[in-house]
Amino acid sequence: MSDSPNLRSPDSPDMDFNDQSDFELSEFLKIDEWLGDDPASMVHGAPANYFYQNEADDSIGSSSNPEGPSRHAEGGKEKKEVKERFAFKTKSEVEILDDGFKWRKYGKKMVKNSPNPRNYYRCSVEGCPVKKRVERDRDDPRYVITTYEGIHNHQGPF
DNA sequence: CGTGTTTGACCGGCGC
DNA sequence: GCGCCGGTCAAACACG
Repeated sequence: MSDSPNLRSPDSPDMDFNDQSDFELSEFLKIDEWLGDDPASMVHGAPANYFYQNEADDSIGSSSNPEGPSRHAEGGKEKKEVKERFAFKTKSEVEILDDGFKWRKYGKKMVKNSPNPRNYYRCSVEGCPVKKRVERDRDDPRYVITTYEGIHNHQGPF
């Protein structure tokens, strides 16, 4: 599988993968190990040590109001949102991997780095800020990169 | 009838 | 200031 020490493409035209996806590629490889024949069970018993916790700055000293032109007033209440990013690399032909939760596709976009489109999914459960991003690997189209963002507001799909 | 899916347009941020 | 990229929402449609 791995032919070169460089996981990236051997020849980067102008942009590699230096976009916001600054995940540890090594993580992908590890994940690729523990799955393999049972992607469903892995999500059911996903090890917590694989979760990336990014704590956002809760400093509310900014006088600038990021509020748009005409958006409902929040009442001056700042809500800090923790953005956990969890990336998976799965070898699958279908990008719709059922992880036990219900997802609703809310957008599809084509990125310049990939000849394949990127799919945006969101948790069907209201109040669940969890978002899922599914994209095919540009080096190996037979691989699918699933990125989870946020944490579930409810106990689970059950 | 409800839900989910689809596509396009729009917006915000960043870079130059 | 404008252009580019990525991300999100909205309306309409299709399907169960």
